[in-house]
Amino acid sequence: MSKEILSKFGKRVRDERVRQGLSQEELAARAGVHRTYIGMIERAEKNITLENIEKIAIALNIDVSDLLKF
Amino acid sequence: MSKEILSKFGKRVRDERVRQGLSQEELAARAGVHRTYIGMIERAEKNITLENIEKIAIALNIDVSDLLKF
DNA sequence: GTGTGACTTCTAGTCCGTT
DNA sequence: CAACGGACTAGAAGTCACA
Repeated sequence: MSKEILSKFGKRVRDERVRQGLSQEELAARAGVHRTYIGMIERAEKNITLENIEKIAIALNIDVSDLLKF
Repeated sequence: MSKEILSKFGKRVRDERVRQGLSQEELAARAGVHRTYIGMIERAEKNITLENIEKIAIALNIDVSDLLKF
């Protein structure tokens, strides 16, 4: 199984987060997920669920659809 | 937590599947998942993960990003 | 051809730390 | 501030029999 999409998503999240000057902790707090989880997503270590994709998208102020454009 | 996004996603999948004249079984076979699983997704009973979103998107011949536009 | 309930297995996701 | 680890719990993945 190719985890290509998880890597792309992780990079996208990291890029956006950094661009907005947020720490992983801050983004986690905004999204309502655990601190370490954001790191795992950015490193493509977890297969994120749709609800959490939405949480992160909202926390980053981006459309879910846009967050999945790579 | 609102599962709104799961419902929207489910409807989107069903609409596309029907539009292409596919049965749940056919789509499941194409996507490489179980028959009943497609039904559960369409009924928003599962919080689908990104890898499976991609599988279904590919099976429907649609960009992941487009599949999440509602 | 699809919906449901009842499963079992596996991993998403949390929480505690340390480097 | 981020990576990483271990241990843990919630819930997704995946299958089946039957309506």
